[in-house]
Amino acid sequence: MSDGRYRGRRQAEAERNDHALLQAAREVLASDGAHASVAAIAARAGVGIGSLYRRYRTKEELFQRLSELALDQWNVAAEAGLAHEDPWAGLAGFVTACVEFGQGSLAPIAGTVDVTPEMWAKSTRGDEILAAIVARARGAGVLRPEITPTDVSLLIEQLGSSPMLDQIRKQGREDLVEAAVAARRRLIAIALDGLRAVHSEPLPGPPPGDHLFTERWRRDSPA
Amino acid sequence: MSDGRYRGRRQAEAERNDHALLQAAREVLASDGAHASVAAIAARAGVGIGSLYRRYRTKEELFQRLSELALDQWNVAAEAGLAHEDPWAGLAGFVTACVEFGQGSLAPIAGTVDVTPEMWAKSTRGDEILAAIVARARGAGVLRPEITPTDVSLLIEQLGSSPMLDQIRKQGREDLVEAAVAARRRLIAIALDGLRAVHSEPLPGPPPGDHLFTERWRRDSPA
DNA sequence: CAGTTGCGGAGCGAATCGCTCCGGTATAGC
DNA sequence: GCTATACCGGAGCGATTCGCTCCGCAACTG
Repeated sequence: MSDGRYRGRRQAEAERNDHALLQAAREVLASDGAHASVAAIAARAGVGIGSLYRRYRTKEELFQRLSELALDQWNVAAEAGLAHEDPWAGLAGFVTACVEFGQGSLAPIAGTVDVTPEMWAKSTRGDEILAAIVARARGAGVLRPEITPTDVSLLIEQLGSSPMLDQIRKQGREDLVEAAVAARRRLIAIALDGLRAVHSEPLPGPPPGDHLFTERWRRDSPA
Repeated sequence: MSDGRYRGRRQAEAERNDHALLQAAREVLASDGAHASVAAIAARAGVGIGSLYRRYRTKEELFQRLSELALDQWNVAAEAGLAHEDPWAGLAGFVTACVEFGQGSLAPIAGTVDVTPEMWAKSTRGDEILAAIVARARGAGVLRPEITPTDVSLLIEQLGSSPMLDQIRKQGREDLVEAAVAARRRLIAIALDGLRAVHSEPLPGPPPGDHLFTERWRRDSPA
């Protein structure tokens, strides 16, 4: 986290604040949607607005940084999933990780942040790894054959945004958060079981086209 | 839909507008969240702001009416599910119906509308029917035994809010809506398969307590 | 044509927005 | 302990958006 930006007398505090800001932004975005205000983010992080604007020149810059970090997390989880010796555990672990570290909280700002070539490359790389994970699980016969990588992406997105969790946080019921996370873990497990190759009835309709997922997150190639 | 409120010379137009307003409110709430503005709702419905305020005295009154209608839809779907001769098809049909008619779009305003005693009664009735549906499916051996009615409620809520669909609508890509609905249907089918009694591994953790669902939708009994 | 009823939207005061700017505070070196 | 400095918090700016009111107009009936 120490990227050398802070070299002053209160470096530790600055970096702690930066970290708090990013996490607060995720939470506020999840509960307030795209209209999340910088004041709300700063307040949730427990820092002043001034500190936010010292680190990020605009609100959009903060959101862009958030997107970039999310892409990194996605890719790290994907690499780990592919590296796992058990094909099914690798896929399940990847899905669970993506859902739980709040990937879905960025849905409200998808399509509003400028996509840098670097982000584009990371995104493409992530897609490739996911495709490999899915292909491996299918090849091992543990994944229902009609499941596509896009199905998995959409499933992660769907599970990632948790209206339950958002609402609990908005009401300030921190005492319920743990139970809500546990409850969602059950839903994740249910959905993952639905992906397994033990079912007889085919899924309805043809697989969704890639554009469903792609076109919304990346408006245009920055090429 | 003719409830006698309009007896004037342009009754038909008024009732058509009312219907359009309710549907528009659902869509705008889904994409803008709790901050959805009356102007946006009126614009989406294709009517003037004045018409909205002639029908509903305040924004909250509109949202309350929306909640009441949602409860009715929920209960109708539940009755139908319980009446179905096949226990599994009844449960699956209920879940699918609730997800697809946009139950989830109300998540952003949950906990902000005043709960009338009438709504409270309807809500309780709906819970009872759902419990009966779940009990019947479990008794028939077609539902994994550890699934509770609260699991089903949370699953409906989770699937009902579709970040994918919301984003597509926000971007005005009406051409993608149909594909998105079809893609979500696949996710519903996957989740439903995960509920079936054909699995070996138990779900993680204990079942979620009822309060997880109940306490957020109904702040306090209006007793 | 006269009478009635619902329609659309300009515009009100209040609230909130993103963002700037600066006085204050904590810390490292002496 | 003192000074210099790097970072902090939040009052407040102009602009925007909010929920809502009000009224001139259009559409329909008899």
